[in-house]
Amino acid sequence: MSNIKGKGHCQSCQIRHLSIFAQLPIDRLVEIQVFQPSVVVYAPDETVYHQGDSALNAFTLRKGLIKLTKTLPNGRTQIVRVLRTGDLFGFDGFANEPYNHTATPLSEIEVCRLPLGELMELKKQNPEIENTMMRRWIQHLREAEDMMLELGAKKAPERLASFLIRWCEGTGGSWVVLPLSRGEIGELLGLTIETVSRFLSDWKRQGFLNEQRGSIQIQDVDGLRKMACASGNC
Amino acid sequence: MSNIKGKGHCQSCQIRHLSIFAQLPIDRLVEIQVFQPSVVVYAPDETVYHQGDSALNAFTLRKGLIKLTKTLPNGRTQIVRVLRTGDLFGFDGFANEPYNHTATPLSEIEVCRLPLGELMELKKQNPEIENTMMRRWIQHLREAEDMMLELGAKKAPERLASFLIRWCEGTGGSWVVLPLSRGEIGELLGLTIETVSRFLSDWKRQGFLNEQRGSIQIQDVDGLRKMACASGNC
DNA sequence: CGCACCCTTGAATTGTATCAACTCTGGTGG
DNA sequence: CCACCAGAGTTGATACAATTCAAGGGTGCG
Repeated sequence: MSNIKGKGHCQSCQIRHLSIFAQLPIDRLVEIQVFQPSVVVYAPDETVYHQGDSALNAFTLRKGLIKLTKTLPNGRTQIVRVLRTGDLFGFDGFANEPYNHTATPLSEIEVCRLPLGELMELKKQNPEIENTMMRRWIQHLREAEDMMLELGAKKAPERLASFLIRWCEGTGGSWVVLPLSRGEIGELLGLTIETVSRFLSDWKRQGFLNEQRGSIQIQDVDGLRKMACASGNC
Repeated sequence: MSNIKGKGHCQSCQIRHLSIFAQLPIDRLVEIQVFQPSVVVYAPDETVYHQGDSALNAFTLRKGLIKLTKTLPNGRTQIVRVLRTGDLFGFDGFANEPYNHTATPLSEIEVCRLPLGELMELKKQNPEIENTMMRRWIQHLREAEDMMLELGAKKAPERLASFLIRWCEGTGGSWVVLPLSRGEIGELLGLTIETVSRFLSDWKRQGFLNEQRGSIQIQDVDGLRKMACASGNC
C-alpha cells in the first residue's frame, strides 16, 4: 500500500521552485509553516486516486512520473497526460467534482498530498498561489488543445514522431529516459502496441533514433520531423 | 468587418447570470460600472482572433455559437471546442501567451470584449470572479480530457453517436439546432465529411434520428447509444 | 434558369487493427 | 551456473475501417 513518509516543510522543500508555491515570498512561507502536507510514496502497481473518487486532496508530484488515464467500460484506455516533477494534479475538488481520471505512477513516486480545504485557504490568502495556479490551468488547457489536434488531425507516424520530438525537446540529441512501454505510448497516442512497435523499429533501422532499456536518443531530428508531417511542413 | 455595437453595462446585462460575473453581488456591480466592455458583432465569415495573435482581450459570448479551431500547416483542421452563450474565451493572455487557437463564428454572433488589464484588475478585487473563472477552467480541462478519450479510444460511429447524444442532452427527444456542416462535425471528431455523412444517413434510415435544415431530433436514444459503444456498454 | 455549395452514395485504395507466431530480456529457482 | 518462465517487444499475414477519389443529387440564391 501507499506509504506516508512524513510531513512536508515548504520552507525546506527541494522542489518548491517547481511547485505552485514557487512565487511565494519567503516571509509568507514562514507564516504558513503550520501547513504541513503529507509526503506520500506510491509503488507503480498502486494508484493515487481513481476516476470517480471524490476529490478531497490535490497533489504535487515530487519524484518520478505519473500517468493520468481515462478508461471506457469496454476496457480501452486513454492516457490524457503525463506528469512531471512539480506538477499539480487532482484539483477537481475545486470545482466540486470527483476526479475525472485515474492517477497511476510510472515508477516509484513521491507526492505531496494537499488537503483541499487547507489549499483553498492558502490560495485565498496568497494571491501569488492563486496566480500560479491560474497560469498552470491555462497552460494545461493549451496543451490539451494541442493534444486534441494530434489525436484528431494526425496519422499514426505523425503522432508518434511529434510525441518523440516533444519528449526529447531541448536535450540536444542526448539520451532521455522514456519510462513508457509500447502499450502506454499507444494509449497516449490512440494507437495499438504493434503500430508503435513497427514505426519505432523502422526508425531505429533508418538511424533516426536509438534505444536502450528505457532510454532513447534522437539521432536525426530532421528525419523524424519529416515523419511528423508527411504532407506539409509542421 | 466586425462591428462595435456599443458599450456593455454589466448591471443590465441579459446574460450576466451565465457569465463570469454571475456570482458577483449587486452592490459590487454598481461599483464596477466604470467597467464598460465593448459589445462587438461578427459575421460568420470573420474571425474574432487568430491562433498566434497576441492575446490582448478575453471575450464572453453573448449570442450565437463559436468554434475554436487549430490548423496544421498542411491545412488539416481540428475543432477543439464549440462555445455557447456565457462562455469565456481568449484568456491566454493571463498566462502571457498568444492565442492558441482561432475563434470563428458559426453564425452571426455578439461578444463582450474584455480588455485583459481591466479584467485582471476586476478579478483581483473580486474573489467571486476569480472563483468562477477557476471553476470554469477546471471544467474546461475536464471536458478536454473527455474529448481526448473520444478521439483516442473510440471509432468513428462511437464518436459521432456520443457527440450527437451530448449535443442533444437534456432536450428529451425534441428538435435541437445543430449549426455545424458535415465538414465541421468531421473536423470536431477527426473524421472526413464522407464518413460523417454515411453514418448520419444510415441512422436516419434506421429511424434513430431525424434532420431538417440545421436541426436534428433524436428519436431513439438507446439505438444511438448502442452505436456509441459497439463493444461494451459506455 | 443556372450556378454554387453542401450533401450523398459508390468503388477503389490505404492505413491501422487484429490475429498469430516468434524473439529477446530479466528474473527465479533448482 | 544454467534452465526455465513470464512479460515485453517484434514481425508477418490478414481483415477491416476509414479515407480518398469520383460522380451525381438536392437546395437555395442571384
